[in-house]
Amino acid sequence: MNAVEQAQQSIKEAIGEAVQKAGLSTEPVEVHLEAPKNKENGDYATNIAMQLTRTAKKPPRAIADAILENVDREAANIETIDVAGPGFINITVKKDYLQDAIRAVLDQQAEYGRTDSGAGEKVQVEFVSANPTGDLHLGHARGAAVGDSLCNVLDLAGYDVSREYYINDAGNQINNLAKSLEVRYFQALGLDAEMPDDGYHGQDIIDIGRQLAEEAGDKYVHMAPGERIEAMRDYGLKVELAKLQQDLADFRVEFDVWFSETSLYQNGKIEQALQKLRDNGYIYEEEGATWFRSTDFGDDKDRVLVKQEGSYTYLMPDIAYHEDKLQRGFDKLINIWGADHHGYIARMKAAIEALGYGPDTLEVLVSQMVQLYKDGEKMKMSKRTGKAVTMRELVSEVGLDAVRYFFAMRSVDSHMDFDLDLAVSQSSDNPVYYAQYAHARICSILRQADEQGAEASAENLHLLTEEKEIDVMKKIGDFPQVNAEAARMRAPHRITTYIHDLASVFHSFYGAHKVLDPENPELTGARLALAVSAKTTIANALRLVGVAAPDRM
RNA sequence: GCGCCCGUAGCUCAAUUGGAUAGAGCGUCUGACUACGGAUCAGAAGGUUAUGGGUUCGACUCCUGUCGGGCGCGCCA
Repeated sequence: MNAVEQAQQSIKEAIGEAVQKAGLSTEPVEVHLEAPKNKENGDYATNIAMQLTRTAKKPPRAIADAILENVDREAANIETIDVAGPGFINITVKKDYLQDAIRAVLDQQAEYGRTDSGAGEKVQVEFVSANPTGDLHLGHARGAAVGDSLCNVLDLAGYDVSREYYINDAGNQINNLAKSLEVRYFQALGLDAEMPDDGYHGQDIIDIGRQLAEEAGDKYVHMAPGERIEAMRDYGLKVELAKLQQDLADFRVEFDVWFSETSLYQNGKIEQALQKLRDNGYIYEEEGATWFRSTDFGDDKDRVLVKQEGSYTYLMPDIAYHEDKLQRGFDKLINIWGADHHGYIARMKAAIEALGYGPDTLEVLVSQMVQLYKDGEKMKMSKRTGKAVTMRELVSEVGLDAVRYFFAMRSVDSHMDFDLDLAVSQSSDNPVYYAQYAHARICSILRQADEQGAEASAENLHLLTEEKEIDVMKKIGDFPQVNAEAARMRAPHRITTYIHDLASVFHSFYGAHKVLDPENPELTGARLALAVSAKTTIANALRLVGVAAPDRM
């Protein structure tokens, strides 16, 4: 438990005991503390008096007064406590405990912020999982940024996280890739060939076709069509996959597992999953097809798993995939899907239940649409026509840090407009630089401190009593809980809000007080300790959202 | 037609999941000591939270009607 949590815990206990002593409740009460938005309302507030109106049968303000009379201020380190508004109890605490928060940062360094609130729960997060049939585009970039940030947040909050990418390397879209590549390959050799209607028209396939022609010459032209399409498939998949992995690595996203859909066909997992559903009684045959009775779990309609002609629908291997995940021992599965797949959630959750797992085992976060504007016009994101802006292009135009931060700032379920011109032209005004600048600024102070022979020291932290100093200390002390809450809510965007707040209180402190003062080495040492703690915390928070913390800008 | 998501400052987005005077960035306006980095700081203006009703001590948040926008509704993936 960190310094801030301890301070809060002792307040909760003191108030809880006061409730008992005042005879307001016979049973132990859960005291909920919140940080008021308005500073004038103290460090903490609780609405316990309003909540007890029913059981205590007294007006909230009378209850609050009774609590105040019985609370042990000493034990809870309380400076002032009073009643406000309809019955809020506002509390100001003595600030000594904040020194422990600073010591914690100096001590834990890159690990500062870690909590065990996740209690080691095994969580698997599957995200991006784009078909290996073309370049990653804008929507994938958002999914990648949010997914990776969420994983970092979960990890720091004490969850046992695994990042996974599901490779759709079986099925129609791969056949289309093979056919499209075959055409491009022929064309690269100067031969006549026409793209199928449902082919992939993107530039990337043209490039791969040319590449193959250069590598292999006309080797495949004289091959039997069946064999040739197999070769196209293997080659296309290999190249597309390598490209995906490179793009994501360049985006600072690393997956623990790349899971092949084809493997499910090869090792009998699909048959096993189907059999399990059958055994559990959710399978029936009709019109020559095999159906899953997903309506038993709230889906709109039942779903076909095996088509009349004998092949599987997309859902079937996906069910087998999720069964495989759960067999691997994960307590919780989190999928991040694009908004265009939201209609798929009900049937997938139904499948999880039909397989015998709890309804909350699978959480699906829907990453809403990103609308791209350029030259004041909407741009359509169509993979088929190959007109979509790719993730790679976006990064090269806007910059990696800005793109990661920009996507991390928005909550997943908000539809967002991405104005490309604005992002590029105003890149120096991007909020990401505000935080990076704070970090670089602190680094600069430390370089100068070094020249002057001044050192950060935790010896005299009690000298930090200015309001702006307290603000910075409080904000730094909040980090572990902010992260734990972001993890619990699956809301990594809260980290960027926090980053901004922390940078803001530091900039404000910097503007009001001088860190380096040769006349006063004790205070300088303490302020340097504060600056170092702020720097470490900013760096840790930026790392969560995949953004660099530069020493110079 | 049905389902899901959304509607908050001029623009892009937040709001501790039902709490006090709804907050940030951009943009606009006014200031900042030849001092540790002005990519900063101090301050101002800007709101009937799309809209009507309901639930209660209290609603941006929950229920419901309406309007507007996005996405989905295959034995495609």
